[in-house]
Amino acid sequence: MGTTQLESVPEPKYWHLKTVLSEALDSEFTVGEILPNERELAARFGVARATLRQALEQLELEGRLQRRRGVGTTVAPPRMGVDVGTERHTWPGAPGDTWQPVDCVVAAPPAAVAEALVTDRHEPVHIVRRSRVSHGQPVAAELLYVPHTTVPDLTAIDAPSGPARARAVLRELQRRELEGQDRAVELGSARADDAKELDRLPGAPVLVVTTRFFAEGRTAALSVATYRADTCRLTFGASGGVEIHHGPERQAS
Amino acid sequence: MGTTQLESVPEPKYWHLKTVLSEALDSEFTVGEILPNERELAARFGVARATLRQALEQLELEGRLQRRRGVGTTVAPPRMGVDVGTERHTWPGAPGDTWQPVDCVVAAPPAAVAEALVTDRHEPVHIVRRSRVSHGQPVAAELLYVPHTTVPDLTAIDAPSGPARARAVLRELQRRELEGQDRAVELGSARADDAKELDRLPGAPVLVVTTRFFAEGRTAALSVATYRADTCRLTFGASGGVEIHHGPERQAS
DNA sequence: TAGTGGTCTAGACCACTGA
DNA sequence: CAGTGGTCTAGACCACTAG
Repeated sequence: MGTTQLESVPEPKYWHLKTVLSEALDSEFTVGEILPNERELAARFGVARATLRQALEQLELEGRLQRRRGVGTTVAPPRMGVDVGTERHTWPGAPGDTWQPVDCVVAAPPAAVAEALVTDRHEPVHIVRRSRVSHGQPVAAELLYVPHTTVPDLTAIDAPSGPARARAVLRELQRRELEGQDRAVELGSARADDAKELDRLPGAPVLVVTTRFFAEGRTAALSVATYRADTCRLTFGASGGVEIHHGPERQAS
Repeated sequence: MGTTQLESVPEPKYWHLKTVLSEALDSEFTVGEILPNERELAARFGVARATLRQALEQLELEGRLQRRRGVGTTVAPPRMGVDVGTERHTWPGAPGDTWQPVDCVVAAPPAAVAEALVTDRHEPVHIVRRSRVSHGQPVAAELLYVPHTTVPDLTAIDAPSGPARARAVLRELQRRELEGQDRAVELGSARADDAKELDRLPGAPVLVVTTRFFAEGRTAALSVATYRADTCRLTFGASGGVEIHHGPERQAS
């Protein structure tokens, strides 16, 4: 038989669809432009809406699209580079820090955090909430855990809560000598509170950056920062002092 | 009316489902254990299979579950820490490098790579393929782009392709003086070839680590490494020389 | 060959946005 | 209010794995 073996492994429709859409985005659309709605696109490509959505989800995951309920689907600008450089071995809150203190409470940390801090479970710690804004939009939310062995409970001294209290804890941190730090990056999904702060739906993919700060031979603080995975590219500053030419900056729609 | 406002913002079923399953995983299952199949789980929770799958997808994204077609859904071990330390400013292929050379060809790089290399488009470069194995399973696939301005075309000299040729290019790299490097991490989805090497389906979430190597005032090489996002936690070695106590290692099922 | 997860359909209703 | 994306259903068939 002269049957040429085309598509011996037929790719899924949504995968092919994603490729077609991706090429269309490159050639026929500009950043910020709004796409036809999902029902129309599905009809145009002759697939069910669920199948089309599978393709759109992938493209959103890759930072090519941005979807907002009640509004529509728009072409996303290139991901912005967000510096999480390892060169600056400084405490959170040091001069030049790009984080904004939001709040601070004293509470028992999650089990995983307690383990990393070596602190006994149920032992309350400072929990400082901070947020980070870049190019005019929120990109990350952070929870900073500081055990009382590092910074004693100052509930009675300072403001009961809010940014002022957060700043007070950060100020105390600066007085310790930082001996080193430790970073890890992994994929996660946004908890409800983080999602709200990041202007995303719960479960949205995020890059979780966990930083351990060491002082006095112990883990003196633990930072868990969640970055929007769709809009952010985490950059680790150039090592070696070479000056780098960066690509075009993110531009407004 | 004495109506207490419960669930003023009712959470989606799949979200609640994910929470329930997550807790069940913590308390009633052990690593490697196989879950009931999707149809049964859906029936047990009284939801459609698609809804259940939405919850499972989230849990898989978070590295809690592992699903394999034809086999079933199993409880995943904790993510393994994979070192991508920034301290070692060395060329790829230097002693201690954990990557395995797989292949090497000479071809025109993708547009995005050509831009980063400043090389003219259509200008062929060495493309070295390498893979990385940790704890007995593949965790990452890498494409290393080396322009001919860094390492001249040695097609005529060495083996036509294969690991030997890859090693030859890496050897040549060592002879240059490395001036610095530059890293970025972002979320991506596995291309078909990478997916195959990582034993995942195309489109699986991956962490893309892009490294630029600088020498002679230029970008002398570019590495694009894709790590399995479900099983890997990228770690950046401790800064400051503090010795760290790590958690329990990944264990076989 | 039986059983699993992966893909796909054609609907329905809901939550949210902006005019 | 109309229109958008988000959730959910109850099916169907396919691709793969292992006994």
